[in-house]
Amino acid sequence: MIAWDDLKYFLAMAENGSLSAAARKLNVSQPTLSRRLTALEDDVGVELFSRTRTGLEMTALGDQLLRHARHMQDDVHAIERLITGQDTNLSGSVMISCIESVGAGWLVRKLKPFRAQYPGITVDIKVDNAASDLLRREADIALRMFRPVQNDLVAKRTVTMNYGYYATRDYLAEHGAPQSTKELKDHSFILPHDEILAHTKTDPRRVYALSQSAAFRSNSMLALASAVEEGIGIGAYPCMLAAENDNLVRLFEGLTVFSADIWLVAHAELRRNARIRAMYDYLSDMLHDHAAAFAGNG
Amino acid sequence: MIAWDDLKYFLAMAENGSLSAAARKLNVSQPTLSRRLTALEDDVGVELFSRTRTGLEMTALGDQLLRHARHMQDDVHAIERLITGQDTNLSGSVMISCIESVGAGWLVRKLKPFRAQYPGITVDIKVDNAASDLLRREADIALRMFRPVQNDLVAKRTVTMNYGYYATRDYLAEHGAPQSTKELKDHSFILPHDEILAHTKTDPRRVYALSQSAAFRSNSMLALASAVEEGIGIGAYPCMLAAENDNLVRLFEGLTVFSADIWLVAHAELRRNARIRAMYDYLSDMLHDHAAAFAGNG
DNA sequence: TTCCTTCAATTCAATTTTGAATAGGATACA
DNA sequence: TGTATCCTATTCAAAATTGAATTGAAGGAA
Repeated sequence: MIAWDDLKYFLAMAENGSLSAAARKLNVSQPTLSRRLTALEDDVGVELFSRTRTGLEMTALGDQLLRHARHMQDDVHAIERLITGQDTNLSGSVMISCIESVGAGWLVRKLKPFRAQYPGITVDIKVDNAASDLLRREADIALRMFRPVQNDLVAKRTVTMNYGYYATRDYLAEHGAPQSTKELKDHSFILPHDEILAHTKTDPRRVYALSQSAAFRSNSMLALASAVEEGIGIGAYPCMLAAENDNLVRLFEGLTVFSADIWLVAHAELRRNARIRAMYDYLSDMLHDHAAAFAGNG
Repeated sequence: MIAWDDLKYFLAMAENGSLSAAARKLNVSQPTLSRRLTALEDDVGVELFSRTRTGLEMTALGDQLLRHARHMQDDVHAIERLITGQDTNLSGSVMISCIESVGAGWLVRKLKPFRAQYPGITVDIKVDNAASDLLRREADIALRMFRPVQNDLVAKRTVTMNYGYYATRDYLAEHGAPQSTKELKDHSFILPHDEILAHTKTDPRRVYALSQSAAFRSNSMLALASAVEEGIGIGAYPCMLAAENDNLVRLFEGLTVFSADIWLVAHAELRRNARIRAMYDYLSDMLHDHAAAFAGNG
């Protein structure tokens, strides 16, 4: 009879490529995994991985097992969501997955009232450009620039985040302020990566045109902010971030370069979880209150 | 982090109604299950069963978990089938699930050549009127009186099993032989249970009419055979069994009371398993060779 | 009632499983 | 070529898990 735990371990080995890596992930020792793998292989009577000096290499049968092991893990995740959904306790933690522009700083500052209201709740902000999988419980709540497609998620469109053209006062003093967008080609242009632009409501041809004129790019809003602040050039930058930086001046009388809707997303099953519910409602209200800042006309 | 083994245990508890019963099924001790349940409940933070003096009673959350645990078990069964399918070894065991009329005696005798050809294979005959679930690997091969509806199964219609009217020579000498079926009402009539008749190709109205006139019934073909042999009356009985009993005389010149097709069923995935394949092929050939006996005109 | 069986929980000794340390080999890089 | 880093397998003592035996309590049958 197969030990289900061994299948859990097997899955981790398959997904991490080596006993050592899987052991680190699972918080068990590498010898344990080595032995559990041997035990599982004894049970099924076939080798599942060939051990190499660089890690593990899956066999054909292992590959077939993997499909079922993943399937089992989905059920375990569903169970975990079920349990979290039951939790009506206002202490514990809530993990928020969000893009760096929001998560790295801005959101932290805006969460101060929440912290005061719910001192028992640990807030865990996971800044990720690759969206965490809420179904796998990689996060409880997500702020996304796109509508999630998965079922079992509740999603609400909140604010519209506009990007404007910004430069520092020093830069404009030195290089002169462009009077129209036509003059932009005479300046260094600072732009987020295409992967970020792709989630904005921008004509792809416009994205291409903008990309062509970029002098500095990053997927990190912090890096872009630094670039603008260091006077490297004129940047396309989220208005709500620029609003909190006195050094930045908006150009062209509030012209919007591009914009993206911010979606607030959570598990349907987690609605009944008090912590997550509290955070969800707080974020919803808070974002609504800052709609003007996001739009860039605050 | 949830231990997957605990979910396996949880499932067994749910399906067996008590720690003790589940422990017997799983070949572990009852204290172990008691502790594993406590550990799982600690993990999820909620009570899954209320312990009563008569066993376990599921809580609402336990009921929801159960769905996922069953789902996981399906995957484990799929894995087990995968592994068994890989097995090209001509030693080991094959379990055949079949109705009592075939399994209790007749099939055993017909398997002698198979035993001689494959001495390494243990044959395991599981006589069950409630059909074993092949997908759950309760058996490897099944002989059924109906076409299986599940996917992932291969099914082949083999022989047609006819039932005739039979009585012992002694009975006929004492009570006289009826000359037509109209005279049957003057005799005690021996009949299988409706659950067996329901799988035959008989007009339901005819089943009802037959049932009305029954004097002795059983779901056990052995019991029916005894009833006929003891001279209790005239019985509706499978021809291929009667053919091997010299005491029984067929009435009405081979009139068929009712008939049923015999289906040979196995897992699609088990086709590549040498043992199961060998047994499947043997049964198919053997049944074909005995078609006349099943039809009652051998 | 009394007896019998069944249940879950507890105790404690025996077993099993675990991880830290280590060995030994392969690879990448300087 | 040497060094550092990665891997898996092995050893052995410590820790965790297990089962046999037992307790106590409840239901069913006589």
